Amino acid sequence: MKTPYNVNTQNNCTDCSFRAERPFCNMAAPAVKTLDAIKFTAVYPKGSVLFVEGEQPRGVFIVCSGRVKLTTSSSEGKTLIVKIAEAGEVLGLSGTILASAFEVSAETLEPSQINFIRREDFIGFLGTHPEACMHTAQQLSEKYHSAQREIRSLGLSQSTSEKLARLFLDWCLRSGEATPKGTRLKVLLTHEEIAQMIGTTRETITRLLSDFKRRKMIEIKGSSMFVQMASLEALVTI
Amino acid sequence: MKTPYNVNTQNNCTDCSFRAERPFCNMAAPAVKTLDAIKFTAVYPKGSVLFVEGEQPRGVFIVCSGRVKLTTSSSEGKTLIVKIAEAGEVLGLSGTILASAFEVSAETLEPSQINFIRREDFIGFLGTHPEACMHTAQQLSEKYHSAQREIRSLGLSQSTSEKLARLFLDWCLRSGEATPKGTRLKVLLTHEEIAQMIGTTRETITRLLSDFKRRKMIEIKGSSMFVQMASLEALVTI
DNA sequence: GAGCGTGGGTGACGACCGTCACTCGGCGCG
DNA sequence: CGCGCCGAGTGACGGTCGTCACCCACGCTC
Repeated sequence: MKTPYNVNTQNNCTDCSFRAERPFCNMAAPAVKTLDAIKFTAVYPKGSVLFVEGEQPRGVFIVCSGRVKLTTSSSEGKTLIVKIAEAGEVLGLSGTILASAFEVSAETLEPSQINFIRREDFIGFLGTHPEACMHTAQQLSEKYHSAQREIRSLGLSQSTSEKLARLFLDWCLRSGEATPKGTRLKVLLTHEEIAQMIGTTRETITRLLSDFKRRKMIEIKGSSMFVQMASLEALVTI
Repeated sequence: MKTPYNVNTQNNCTDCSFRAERPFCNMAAPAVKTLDAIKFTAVYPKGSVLFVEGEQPRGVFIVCSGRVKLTTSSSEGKTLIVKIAEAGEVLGLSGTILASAFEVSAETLEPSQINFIRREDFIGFLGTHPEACMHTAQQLSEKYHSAQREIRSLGLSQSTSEKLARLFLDWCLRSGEATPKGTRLKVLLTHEEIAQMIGTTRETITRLLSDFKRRKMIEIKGSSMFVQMASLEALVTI
């Protein structure tokens, strides 16, 4: 079924064709039925802000399709992209559970279907469905893991090129496609955004990319990037 | 009751005098009874290693008393202290839940009582006691929050002095004691360890501390530090 | 086609901080 | 007592990268 912004929407979770592959949503029928009863489905265009750092959580957001950028900003206006959330992830969990302010902001990077569940409904859901509670603990564990990796990368890297190399390697593992010319990645971010992912500046990214190109560690063709993973690994000391 | 290493031990959770103030342990009687049945209590001296980064989790560790240093290291030998865990925290949760390798190492900073629960027992416990599952989700949410703060600090700080200022302010909020001479902190870490907390070197910490002293932002008397929080806040741009 | 906004490329400069090397004081131990 | 170790303080030096400034290419609207 087609809707605004050209997104295939899944109107209810029970019939959702992706459910099996979504760790959080993949629950037994009764739980899914409850989920269906308490969720609000919406489709957002690119650039929509789901919530803002510091705001009191009204509930959780389940990313059904699309990608969502999670950021945190300094008062100086400098922005750090903490994570790009993909389909299947649940956003705003920790704030909702602890009833404490969101620690990041969330903005869609492309047209996305997002299910919203109000805080009271969600807490009740966890209380009545142990399965949902377990899945929530798993989601949180994964978020914690990825936060931990981010801390490692930010705190232990010797140089900016190392951080960039680690970012690319991470992308390769997550969504790379092996080809004879190296691992292929679709890069859908601007230099500015890449810079914000590793806490540096646009200029530095531009320079590092040409450096990597010159050293034949990467090759760029349109929005595709071919990565020689072995050469990048040599830059990483962790 | 006194035991080795001069630590007061709580031999069982049911009678534990601290239970009410420990978010995780504070459960209804039946759950606590189960907890008692599956836990193993031990008292470790300072410097004991509970687990090591990369290891497959055997279970979770509940800190009953003492402090535990959580670290991650690069292959170059550089170490980052991710967090100092205090009494009441549960360690190894995310790894145990996801059955994936520990992402940090844990080492006691002082004699500590630690309860261990084997993975199978813990997972079973979560399944049979919804309350325990909720408390686990809360623990994980808190860990995620603090990881998030760490990411902000590492990624958005303009300078090392800013990171150090933010670390001290964090300590003040957590355990500071207001006095006429400023907020008093007990500093039980070496310069080396402070450096590892913010991803810098010992020399830089030494220099920054004398700088802060010169600028009358802090004063050091033995193991006490008196902090002028307002002046440090001026260094922080976040 | 002109004008404008956005993303990318590049040079010059300088501060910050990591590295190395050395010193010093305190403490425990044989 | 002398020795060695550890934590701390300090100086010199050099590389990295953030900052500022400018230019260019492309795509959009009017």
